[in-house]
Amino acid sequence: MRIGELAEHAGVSTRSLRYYEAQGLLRARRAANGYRDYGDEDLRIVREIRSLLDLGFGLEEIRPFVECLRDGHETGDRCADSIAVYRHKIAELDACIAHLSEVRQRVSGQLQRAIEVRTTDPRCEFSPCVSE
Amino acid sequence: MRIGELAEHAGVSTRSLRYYEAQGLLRARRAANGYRDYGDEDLRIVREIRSLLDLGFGLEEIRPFVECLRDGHETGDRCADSIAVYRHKIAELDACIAHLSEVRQRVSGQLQRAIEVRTTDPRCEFSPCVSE
DNA sequence: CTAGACCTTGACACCGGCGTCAAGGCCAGC
DNA sequence: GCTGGCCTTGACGCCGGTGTCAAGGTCTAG
Repeated sequence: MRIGELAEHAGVSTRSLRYYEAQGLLRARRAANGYRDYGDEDLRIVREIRSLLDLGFGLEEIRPFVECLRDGHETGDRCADSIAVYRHKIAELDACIAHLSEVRQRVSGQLQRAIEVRTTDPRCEFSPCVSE
Repeated sequence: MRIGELAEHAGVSTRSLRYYEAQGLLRARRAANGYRDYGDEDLRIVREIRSLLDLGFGLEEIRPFVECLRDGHETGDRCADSIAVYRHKIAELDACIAHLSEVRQRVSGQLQRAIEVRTTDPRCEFSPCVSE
């Protein structure tokens, strides 16, 4: 399978595939003419990469999953390192969500206060202050 | 007030101040020798910029707040444009939080499934599968 | 006069996953 | 042999706020 075919099967650009290779996540045999040559396992690897990227993982975090697949496991998350990445990501997500929630509270409070001030501001008595 | 003093009072780097100016958020009179010269109003503007940046606003979003302050209002959020930015940001935060929550659910599900598979995988009968 | 603390503009680096263009090699069909 | 579609490597751009370095001007205290 050449790079264009793999790209089409996996639904990614050839640029991305070369990038994954540059990052050490993908390896390719070379045909006699220098073209990259991929097998079915590589398609599974790329699919694993894509689904994790879509979930918000970075390529560095995805590395253990790829190694796990390459070790012959049926899925990339069957190895301890991958599990650890899952746990780490969940903690990260929790922290991020908590942070955003607090920010949301703060902004919401600012908004309330700003609206109240505007409705009582004498300079607003002849202009529409609330509706917008 | 020169740029170093303003930076110290506001707790930011001079680099940042020059950047805010390049983005059109800060304006400076120039002394005879070419040095930037700031007033107290500029300090308030920089403080506004910082607190909004810390909340996760981008400089473009902060622009209305600065203009509001420059229009002579007591706070940067007393103008309709600023209020609109608040609302927009809250919606953005809600969307982001919702997205992250869903991702968290998905990752959490993957983790559960992966752990279950590992505990029943025959290859694990001689190795510690769960504890890590 | 000079050291040194301030100021000036300009420009590169970072991060991460690509898009995109350039210049060139390989190969199948006409 | 030529066209066109695939492939190769290399390199720049993006985004956003800032660190950092360079090369030079300004001013003050000793």
